[in-house]
Amino acid sequence: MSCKTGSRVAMRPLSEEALEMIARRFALLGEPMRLRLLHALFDGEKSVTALVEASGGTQANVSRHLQAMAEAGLLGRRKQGLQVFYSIADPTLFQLCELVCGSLEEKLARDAKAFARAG
Amino acid sequence: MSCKTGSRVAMRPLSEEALEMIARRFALLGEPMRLRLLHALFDGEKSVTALVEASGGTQANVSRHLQAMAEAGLLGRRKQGLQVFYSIADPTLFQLCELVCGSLEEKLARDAKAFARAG
DNA sequence: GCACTATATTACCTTTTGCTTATATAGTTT
DNA sequence: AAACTATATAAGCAAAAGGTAATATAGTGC
Repeated sequence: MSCKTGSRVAMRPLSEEALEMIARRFALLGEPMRLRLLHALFDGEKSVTALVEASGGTQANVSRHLQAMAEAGLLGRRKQGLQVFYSIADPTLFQLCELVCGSLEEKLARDAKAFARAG
Repeated sequence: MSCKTGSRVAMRPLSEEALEMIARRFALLGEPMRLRLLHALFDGEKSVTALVEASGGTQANVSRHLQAMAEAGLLGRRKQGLQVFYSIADPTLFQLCELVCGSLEEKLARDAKAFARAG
């Protein structure tokens, strides 16, 4: 079960359940609209209405995505009067996005270089 | 375009294209079978046949998944005679899996604790 | 060239998923 | 209670994605 504690994920036999949990988490990050919402939340909690405006999505769709991420523990939910405020609940989200973003940048730079060489 | 260089992804206006690239990368990690293949590759490059055995998938399916990940730059491909060897090409994959795995562990621990308190 | 092996590709089916429209719920204000 | 606002939920649809079976390609050895 344990795969943190400084040791390599590589070495551990991952159970089918663990694999599905990990996959589900990655899959949640695998849609542009949800990334847009997360990105909008990176500078602090926001109401659903604010997120609808920030993302350009419909109210129903945004609400659904927010709920899905909240259920997975990615987002926190705070109800205040009529409004519901969502916020980043899992700090690893920042690191995950940094990692992927950085990796993509490097790849793009490499590709551009290769293109220049080839041309 | 730049979102690495030590600075927060949070602050940058991400273009629609960038968002889709990031989403695509996460989505690739969002399927158990692909995670199984990656996990099998964590201890070094393997032939397609070896990966078919390790993952329990069919040859056609495994081949497709491997190609998808290779095209995205996650995997490297080396052809040697009849065999094709795939390997981890993006070292951030290790860190990504560590991060998610660790985060899930913490969440599970918290949930278990809350359950104990509730019961 | 022919048989054989390893990998890739195609066609097809099924399930999943994201989106939209319409409606319901919950909370506020008067 | 009635009108209003913010959010959630439901039903239905269209597109995407994963899986399988069958076939094609490419490399090897006889």
